[in-house]
Order: sequence, then structure tokens, then C-alpha cells
Amino acid sequence: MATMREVARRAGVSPASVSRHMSGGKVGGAARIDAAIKELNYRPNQLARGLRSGRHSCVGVIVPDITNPLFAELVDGIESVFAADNIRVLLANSKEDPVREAALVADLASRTDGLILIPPIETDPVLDQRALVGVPVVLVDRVLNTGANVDSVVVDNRHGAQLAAKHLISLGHTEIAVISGPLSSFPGRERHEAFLQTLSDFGQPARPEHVRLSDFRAKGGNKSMASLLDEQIPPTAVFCANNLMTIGALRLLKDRGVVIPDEVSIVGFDDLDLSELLNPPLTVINRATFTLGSSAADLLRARLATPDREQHHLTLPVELVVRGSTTKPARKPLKHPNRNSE
Amino acid sequence: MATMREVARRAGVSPASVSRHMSGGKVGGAARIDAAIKELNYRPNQLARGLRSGRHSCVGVIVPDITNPLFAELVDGIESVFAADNIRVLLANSKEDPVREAALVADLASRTDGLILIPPIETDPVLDQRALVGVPVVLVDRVLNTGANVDSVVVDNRHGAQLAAKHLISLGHTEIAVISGPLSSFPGRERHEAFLQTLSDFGQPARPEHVRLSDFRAKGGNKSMASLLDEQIPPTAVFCANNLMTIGALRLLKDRGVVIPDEVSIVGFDDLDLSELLNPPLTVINRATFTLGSSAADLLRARLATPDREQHHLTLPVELVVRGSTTKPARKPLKHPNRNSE
DNA sequence: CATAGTCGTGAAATCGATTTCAGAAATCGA
DNA sequence: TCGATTTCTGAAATCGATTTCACGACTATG
Repeated sequence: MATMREVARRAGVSPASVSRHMSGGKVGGAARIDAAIKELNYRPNQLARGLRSGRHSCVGVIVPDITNPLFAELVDGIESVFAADNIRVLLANSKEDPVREAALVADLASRTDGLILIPPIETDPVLDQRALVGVPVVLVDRVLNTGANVDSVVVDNRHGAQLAAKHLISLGHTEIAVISGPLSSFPGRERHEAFLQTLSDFGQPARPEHVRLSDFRAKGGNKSMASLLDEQIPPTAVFCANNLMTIGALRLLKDRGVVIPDEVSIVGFDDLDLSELLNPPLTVINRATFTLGSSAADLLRARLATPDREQHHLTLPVELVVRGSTTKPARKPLKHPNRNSE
Repeated sequence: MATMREVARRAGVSPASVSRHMSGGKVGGAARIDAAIKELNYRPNQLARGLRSGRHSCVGVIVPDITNPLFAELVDGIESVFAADNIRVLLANSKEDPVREAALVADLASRTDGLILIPPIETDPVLDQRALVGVPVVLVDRVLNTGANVDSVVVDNRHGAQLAAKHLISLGHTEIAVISGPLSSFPGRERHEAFLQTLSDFGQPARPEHVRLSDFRAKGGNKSMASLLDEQIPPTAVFCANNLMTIGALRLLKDRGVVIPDEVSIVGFDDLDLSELLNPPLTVINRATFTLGSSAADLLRARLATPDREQHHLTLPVELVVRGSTTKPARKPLKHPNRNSE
């Protein structure tokens, strides 16, 4: 690869002039420099440029699993924002492993100008010293109050869970179950608490045997749904707290030949890729995932421009999208001895 | 951020010793150096390291659209391979625009040690001088004979199309349609030609009005399927040459209330994310997408190790996955005047 | 016409880690 | 014990672009 020195020699100027010309300054032999650049097919070495200027022109993005369409769209949103600035995205995959994630954070911190992190489901609190890494960090789906230069973007998990609960109640369901994610995760906890709280608020606290704490994975959703169906009083409606568990649950229902929504209504959190092609199409709590990514990118961009700006924590709205997987319960509500509502 | 110089001073040795220690050499004050590194939270500056060593420890990956699950899985395969070497992936999105892709190639070429490219659908042949970029390139889904250091990985498109055609013929279909991608793209051309060829080989050349040249996008698949249904003799089976067009076609069929496979059988090329949850589950030509990515990564890795090795061109197998979207035709085959087969 | 101010220029310092080089110290064999 | 080899060490050169600095040339103004 040609270096700037060679370009300079060929154009009969100093390397400094070439540098100046390339960054928009006025220079005498501009035409000759351009010619030399073209002839030598010169491309500035980004390593050298970055070393001197102290900027990598790269941001790191760590996702738990890029094959999850949710994270793919998120990355798309992030990439779109930075593409405009000619800042590239370094993508890494934590594979849901907090230890691996910590190693990646350390590594990317010395290769990038800032990080956007989607923490794995099981986040090790000991590792939560991301503030120490020395580069700006934006967290998605998780807030962290410590650390001066850690911003965050989350969605309104509580409101989403509330919408789901209200929707099922308003349809007349009384046997409502929930498949929650791990309470150690921020979205898991928020959705779980808000859903149960809303049921209680409407005088229909969930039966303990209708509450499943699972793992935000398809297999977990599958098992949880199986065990719910096997309950003495199976639920007439189920809220699945994330997309993967919804998929798992749907698989089980299909395998067992359970008809949705006639036998059981389903509300998912986060839309599925082909949601509308499913039979029936799925009722979900939806969020603007692309916007979630672009918002995170905007926060990071702003902090790169103003490193000592104050911490920002964004909460994006969610909405209920009613499709075909929810309807009125077929069974009549049972009067159950240990239910004292109504 | 602490520099190596500071670590050296604190440990009472020279920077050279710190460098040697960190790359596994034997050094006197090893313990003191380790202590200093920990105390200062020292992380080597990758820009400086790369500048000196001439290696970026980064590879660039350009995909047309990361939200396409196919490409997400591909990226996953690539990332997995390089993660083992502590080489990171710089991800960029061409958004199906050849001009944008060319700009990205030029940019990434000076930030990475090598590129893996998934060319956009409409590839501008003028831009096909990727060999000039000066870094090793691996092409996915496309071969390029020029250029010394350009390897490639493709899947057996012709065999896949052949499998699809044979499957439909063996079910007894005689009115078989195809929705192909643009012939300017490599997979579009291969699948199109092989599908039609196979129909001919079995004495059932496709009616001209049953052949659609579309764009590999959902909208195109949608329109093509609409116009096929509107034909005087609608097909009893349709082969959709990629995942997005299949989605578009399925949407249309759902909108029009056409029952699959009773009224029309569908074979897709490339599996959909929730294929098995659809009703009916989709019959597809499937490929090992993760392997496609990891193979591309392996090729690049090998070339990075041996820059002047000979060009390699891999072709990966595909398989027919029969699910519920194909069955025998309901209608009897029409004897049609301009059909001379049988 | 003289002086202040602007502008363009190239030499050289700089960013931070690696690596070469030459010298010092330690180890070895005879 | 001495010379020869190996091992360790730090000073300095290096990677390639940017930026500071000082200087000369030019323009503008009174």
C-alpha cells in the first residue's frame, strides 16, 4: 500500500501538504496531489491516522446473539446512525455469557471510541463495572446508576406488561398465566412485576401455579407452556415476556394441537419476524426496535462530541398490537375457593 | 488511559521489557510489571500496536441487510471463527446499493486485514474490481474469476433448484411456476436456469406465462404471486427463488385466502426463521447458512496466514426439506394445445 | 512605501507499541 | 579460570499520518 510520503514525493510537495490537502486545506499543488493519489491508489492508513488523532472512528456493539432478529434490527439502527459520520461498527457476540462479555468489553474498549452494550440475560453484578473501562458506554435494556459516562436506553417494560394484562382482563379472562424471564435481568424483573401488579390491581391476582419464571429462551418458553397446560386449572390466556419464549410456547401449542386463540390466548412481548404470517397472527407488545438502536447511537454520538455531558436515561414507548391470537375465553370462569376477588 | 511507558516507569523497567513480557517473553521484573499493569488498569493501544505490526486484527464484513435472518446467521458464523483468534468483525450494511458498497469496500480496506463481501443483488460490473483494493477478499454467493486474492463460497444453487423442480414434478404437478430473482445476480441466474432446465429435462417446460423475473424482495414476490394467480391457467405449484420473495408470496396467498398446499404448493429457497410454525410449515431448499459464514471466514483466515496461496472456490451443498406446503395437485392436469410433452 | 497581518510551506515532533541493535550479564563447556 | 555462547536489557528506530512551529512570501492598509 502506498504511503502519504510516496504521494508527497510524486507530487513534489511535503507530506504535510498532502495531509492538509486531504483534510480540506488550501494547498498549492492540489491537482498534482490528486493525480498522485489516484495513480498510486492511495488510501490513508487508518491506524496511523487514529493513533495520532486519538480517535478510532469505530464504536463497539456487543449483542447476546445476532441471530435474534430483535438484535439484528437494533444493530441496523445503530449502524445507520454512525454510517452518516463514517464511523464503523465493530460487532461482537457475547453468546449470553457474562464472562465472555466482560472480556469483550475490555478488548473493544481499546479498539473503539465507545461501546453500546446489550447485556446478556444473566448479568454478573460483579462485572458491572463497565464504568471503569474508560470509554463511553451506552446500555440498552438495562440501566446502571453508577458510572459517570454510562447512558442508557430502555423501553417502557412496565407499561408494556400492563397493556398486556389489561388487554387479557378486558377480554374477560380470569385464568391468566405468565411466563416471565429471569428476575435477575432488568426487563425480566420489570415485566414480571408490572404484569402481576396489574392483575392484582384489577382484583384478579394470578394463581401462584400460573406463574413461571423462565429464561428468556425458546426452550424455556416451551417447557413453561407445557407445565402450564398440565396444571389442574390450565390458563385460558398466557403472557410470554419475550420473543424467544413466545416462539417456544407456540411450538409447544402446535405440537400438542392446542388451538389459538380458542383454547388459549397468547400475548407476546416483542414482535416476531413473521408474526403476521402465523396462523393466527400474534398479538404482541411491540416496540420500535430500530429506533431503540438509533437512540442508543444518538446518545453515544452526543457523548463522543461532549464527553462530560450529564448522564441520560431514555425510556421509549411500547404499544399493544392486537392481532388474532387473543380472544374471549371459551370456558366460563371457575369459582375457586381461594379466590376472593369480585 | 495509561500507556506502556507509564507501566514501565512504575515497574522500574524499560518499555521494551513490558512489551516483551506482554507477548510472553521472559523478563526480570515480571511480577512488578503485572502489578503495575493491574494498578494502572493498562490496556495496550490497539492502534499503536497495529500500526507497528501492520495488522488490524479486524476483518470487514459487508452485508446487504443485516435484518435479513439469513445474513445475520452468516455473520454469526463468521464472527464465531474469528472470535477464536481475537480478531474482530467490522460490520457494514450496503443496503443493497452497489455504489454504497463500493465506498464501504474502499473504506474498510484501510481499516481491516481482509473483507468478506455479500454483494448486493444488483451488482454493478464496473465496480467489480474488488481485487484492486489491496486486501484479501472472500465473496459469498458470487464468484469472480479475476483478481488473485479473491476467494469465494457459494451454495449449490443449480442443485437446489433442481431438487425443487424434481420434487414438484414427482408430486404430479404439471402447472409449475417460478418466481426468480434478477438474472444479473449470480444466485438469481443459477436458480432460474437450473429450475427451467430441469422442468424441460422432465418433458414439462414451464409455460412462459408462469415465469416471473422479480427482485429477491418481499414486495416483488408479492406482486409476482398476484399476477400468477391472475393468469388464465393459474399454477398449482410455485417455486420462490429466495426467502424474501417467499415471504411476499405467502403474504399474498394469505391475503387472498388461498389455501396452501390444497390450492397451490409452495417451495422456497432458503429457510425462513419460523418456517415450522407457519401453517402449513414450509417446504424449502435449505442450506447450512452458519457453515457458509464459517467457511468464508476459514478461507479468509487461511489467506491471511498465507497471502499468496492459490485461489479457492467452495461450493456447499443444499438439501430439500419437505414440510407441509407441498402436496399433490388437486386439479387434474389440463391437456393444453401448445403442450407437446408426454 | 513601509509595516502589519495573512497565508502557504516543509522540517520535525508526536501518538504508543514493537523490534532491532548493541552492549552487559549470566551460563556453559573445556 | 578463561573464552564462547546464550540470555537479558534499554536506547533508539520504526510504523504512517497529523500537527506544531518557524519562516518566507504575499496581500492589505494607512
